[in-house]
Amino acid sequence: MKRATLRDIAQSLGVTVATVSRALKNYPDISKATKQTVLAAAERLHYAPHPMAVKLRQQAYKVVGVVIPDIIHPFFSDVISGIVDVMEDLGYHIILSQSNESYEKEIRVTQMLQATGVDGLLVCLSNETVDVGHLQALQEYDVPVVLFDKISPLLEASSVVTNDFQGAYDAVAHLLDQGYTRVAHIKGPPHPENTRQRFAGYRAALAAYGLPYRAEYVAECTHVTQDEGAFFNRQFMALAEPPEALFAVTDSVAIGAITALKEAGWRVPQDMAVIGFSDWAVCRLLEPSISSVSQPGYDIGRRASELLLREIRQLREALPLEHSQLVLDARIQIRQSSQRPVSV
Amino acid sequence: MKRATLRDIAQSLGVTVATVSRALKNYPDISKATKQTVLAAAERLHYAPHPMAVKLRQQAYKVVGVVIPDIIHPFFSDVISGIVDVMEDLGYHIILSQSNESYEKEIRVTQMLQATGVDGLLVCLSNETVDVGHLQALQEYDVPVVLFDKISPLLEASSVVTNDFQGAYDAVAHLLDQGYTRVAHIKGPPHPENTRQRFAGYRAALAAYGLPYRAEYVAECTHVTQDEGAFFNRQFMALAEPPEALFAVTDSVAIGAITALKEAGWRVPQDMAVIGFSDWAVCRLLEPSISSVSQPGYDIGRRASELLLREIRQLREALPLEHSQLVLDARIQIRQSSQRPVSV
DNA sequence: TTGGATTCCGAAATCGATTACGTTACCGAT
DNA sequence: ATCGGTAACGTAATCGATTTCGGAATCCAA
Repeated sequence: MKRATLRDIAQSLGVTVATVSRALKNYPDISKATKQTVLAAAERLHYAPHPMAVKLRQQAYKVVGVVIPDIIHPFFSDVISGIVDVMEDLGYHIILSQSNESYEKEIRVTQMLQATGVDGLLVCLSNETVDVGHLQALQEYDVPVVLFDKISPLLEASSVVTNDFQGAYDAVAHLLDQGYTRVAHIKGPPHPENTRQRFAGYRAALAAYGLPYRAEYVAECTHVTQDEGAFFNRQFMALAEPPEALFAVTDSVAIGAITALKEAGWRVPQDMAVIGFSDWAVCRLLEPSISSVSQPGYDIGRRASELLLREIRQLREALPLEHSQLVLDARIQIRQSSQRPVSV
Repeated sequence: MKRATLRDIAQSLGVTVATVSRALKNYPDISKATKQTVLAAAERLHYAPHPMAVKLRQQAYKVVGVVIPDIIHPFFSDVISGIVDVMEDLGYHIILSQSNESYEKEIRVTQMLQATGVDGLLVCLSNETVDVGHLQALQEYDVPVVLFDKISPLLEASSVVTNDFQGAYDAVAHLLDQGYTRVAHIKGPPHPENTRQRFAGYRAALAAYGLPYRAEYVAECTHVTQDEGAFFNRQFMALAEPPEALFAVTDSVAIGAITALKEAGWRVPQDMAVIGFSDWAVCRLLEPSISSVSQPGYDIGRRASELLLREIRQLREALPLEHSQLVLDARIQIRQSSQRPVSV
């Protein structure tokens, strides 16, 4: 069965496509009578406007691209869910791509999305990404870009992030408040702004509590995996004066660190307190339950979508583009793994 | 900055758009000289074909729609990842929608996808869905549909599913092999084919081992949540002769069931053995680690995509449509929660 | 010099919908 | 009778790329 077109309706009624089009779109200069017959014919033929023809004519696609490092990540699932919920309500569609944390792939998929024709782009940069020329190219062709989670100061664009600094500060302060003085940190790779912020929050908390920064208590992982968490925590545990508490840059690193502790017969939190970042669902289920810093993934998706839609609208109405930098609060979720036993 | 069009190139060279188009697409009847100048001009102006114009002309959109109940589900993340990997390689894009397990929303999003113009649809039905008229409508307009995971026998279409029957059978057989005789089952809602199959596998295993089916050992949940798992397991635990082992329709139900056991001071697996279904990542991390049946989510996504692409191709070449029903093996992952202690 | 075959490119239709502009017919007013 | 006005619809351009058809120019052979 073929799709019905305006011409099909027009021919079946002996009018022109222009009349049909105007009747369907409620133009004032069409008589009530013909409007009725056109509507009836459209109904009868199951007419639906051909999307590509409309998009070509209007130069508006109602499609936004989403680029994330990795779909199989609970945090990004939350973000995507927020994006979809906002966009679907306004009739926008989502095209999903993943960069697999590769700078090259990120360039490839953004170019593909540009070629495909999107009204805008929501991007979470890969860990490898430093240069943002591929995104500036989009902007030059009037395709707005909104960054979220992993952003870059090099790109003039709206962005939505968690307050990683404050979250990290709160997490470390929570440890220090309980009297711990030797607090270690397993940090992420140096490029993404958010892991830098978490590291900065760690240092700021130490400083605020008058504690020295000790380089031997800081390790830097590259792939941010459980294995790395276990590996680096074993190094901490082997120190002459091992740390009493650990702030891990992500939950997977925290879980790996706890695995290493358990294997060596250390108890959590008695022998080492641990707090992670992201607040995955597993944190509540594990034993001990893992303290973590929750990121508002769903809200990040929603807010980023709203910013993007605003810029798309501004662009269409030839208004000046307004960029916004949103920073959403992170909240520490205190559970067993970071609670110092009361008696000493 | 405006996008460059064929006309821009043509005017800058004093030729017509037809020549430019043919030069760019390597038609044989264009001289080497003009081909060179055209290619150079295209490069210089950063020409990229206008996607909507091409799609309108060719009536092929290189976009497929994906409809799933819930994006925030590790299994679906795996599936999506598989879909994206296959589709991206062939230049296809994914439009993602979620039905939130609502029949109404499923209809809405499929109609939106049809209106948007997709070459095909990959659908996992919602738990509520019984009637499939909205998908048949797509097929009538030559938009192929491939079902995965939650399928319906009412729709004549290709499908890819896990072998839920065999997975369930293996799980229960694994329990029975260890000498358990009182094995309970918390089943899912009655509509989706896969939870029916899991129930059927449970019954078949009982029958194969010469054990009676006891209705008091079977409960049916509606939302398939942890809470329901806990709730129904408490009912089992309160029986005069409580079951020794439990096969839960999903991991979340299994986790809920274990929570109920722990709260009541029962030990797992000593007082009740538990095995789930889906093999979430958490199963390995929990204590005790949870046995489960792994579903090949990534492969399901890949295979479903390949089937859909085949049907799109067959449709374009006016070949007869061939449907395939793929059933991928499920493997039981035996961990602590289902291992009967050796001594009695 | 002429016929035919090639080579290379332009003209124009097409995909389907939208819309600026023009046209017809009919109205009442002068 | 002529004019202005308006309701209602048709004409045709447009969005950008593709493709069929055909035409001009060139070349070779007779």
